[in-house]
Amino acid sequence: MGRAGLTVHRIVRAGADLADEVGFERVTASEVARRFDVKVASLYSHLKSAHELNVGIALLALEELADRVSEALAGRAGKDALVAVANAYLDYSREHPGRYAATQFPLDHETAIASAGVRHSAIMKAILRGYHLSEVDQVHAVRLLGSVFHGFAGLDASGSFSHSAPDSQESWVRILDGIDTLLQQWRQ
Amino acid sequence: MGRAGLTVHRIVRAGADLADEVGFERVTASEVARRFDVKVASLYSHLKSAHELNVGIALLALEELADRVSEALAGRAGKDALVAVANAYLDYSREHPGRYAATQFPLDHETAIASAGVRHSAIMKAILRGYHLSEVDQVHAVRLLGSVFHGFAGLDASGSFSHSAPDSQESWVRILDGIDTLLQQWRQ
DNA sequence: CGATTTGCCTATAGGTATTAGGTTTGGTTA
DNA sequence: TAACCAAACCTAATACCTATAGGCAAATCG
Repeated sequence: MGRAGLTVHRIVRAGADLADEVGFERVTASEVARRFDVKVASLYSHLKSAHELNVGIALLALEELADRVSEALAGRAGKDALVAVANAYLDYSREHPGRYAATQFPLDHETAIASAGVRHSAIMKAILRGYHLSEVDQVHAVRLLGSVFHGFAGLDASGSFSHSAPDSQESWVRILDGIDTLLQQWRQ
Repeated sequence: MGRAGLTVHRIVRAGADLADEVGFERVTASEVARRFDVKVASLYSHLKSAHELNVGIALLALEELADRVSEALAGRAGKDALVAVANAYLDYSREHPGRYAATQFPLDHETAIASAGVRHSAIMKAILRGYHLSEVDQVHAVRLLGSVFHGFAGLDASGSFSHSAPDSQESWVRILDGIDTLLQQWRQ
């Protein structure tokens, strides 16, 4: 019988697809192997552990998300940039719930700083360029943006918004309006 | 040999303690059984499944958190209430990371509406009483507060803030200041 | 074309979840 | 007090999942 043509990249991509289908926490090396019609042990020639599979999915998702978000940012500034980036985050979390969940997988320090997480910070700072904040206020504002994007996406995904009117999308627009005016007046 | 005196409540509490020690995702019925010096199967006389253990921990955490938060709210209004409640959330997430993680465990609709989640919404609305918002704006504002509290706690817990100055606590104060002024001016 | 590397397999060992059915224990009642 | 019964706990068995060790075969290279 022929070979399946496994590579780390293909395995991780299959894992990411699986995550979007069944949820990140239910991704299992066994199931990924099954999808390649291959025995589990074969995966371990390419991966050191199941943990490494999770890390790989997390890194892939961070990259993809950074790509999307920087494309959304390109050529925009001020509120326009804020809204475009915010929507890029939210859209990704809705289209790829498993991948998005993976972005929160805890990475050890060195892996984290080598990841696309750095690009994400840079993007946040780029948004803030339009609001003329001091250095230290930029840090606070980046943390605010991270909290709001991440927090809203998480509650949206867990369905916390789905059983009360109005539609969550309406709140999202309203919240981004609010954050925009807040950033404009950040230094009192 | 004597009996361990298992009850659903004691099992769930032990699971919650375990979650705080090793992380919610690593809570296992086997380990809980081990801590009672009892065989795993014995737990299944009290629990229908391991899933039910997770749900139990989530409900316990939601209750505890609601207790804390409503105590923090008592006798306060306006920004004072906002800050007290926000700190109650963040403090709980820091003191009980496993329990806090459990609060995000997805519950089916009927379980959710029977849970303390309802109390949490009520508390959020109570905070907003000091800001005189319209009905629909209250919903948006509740979602904003949820996103910020939840998002900040999540990023704080995952260590996203721990490797850049200044201290996350400083950002937290600054963010709550900002949310307060934003709520004051919410209706333009 | 033969040698070697690489890819995938079988076999094995240990952990968790869950169910079925048996035994002990401790309170209750005759 | 003796017998009983229900609850509490156990043994045993099945089915996955992670992980490691060692083997055969296919692709590749000299």
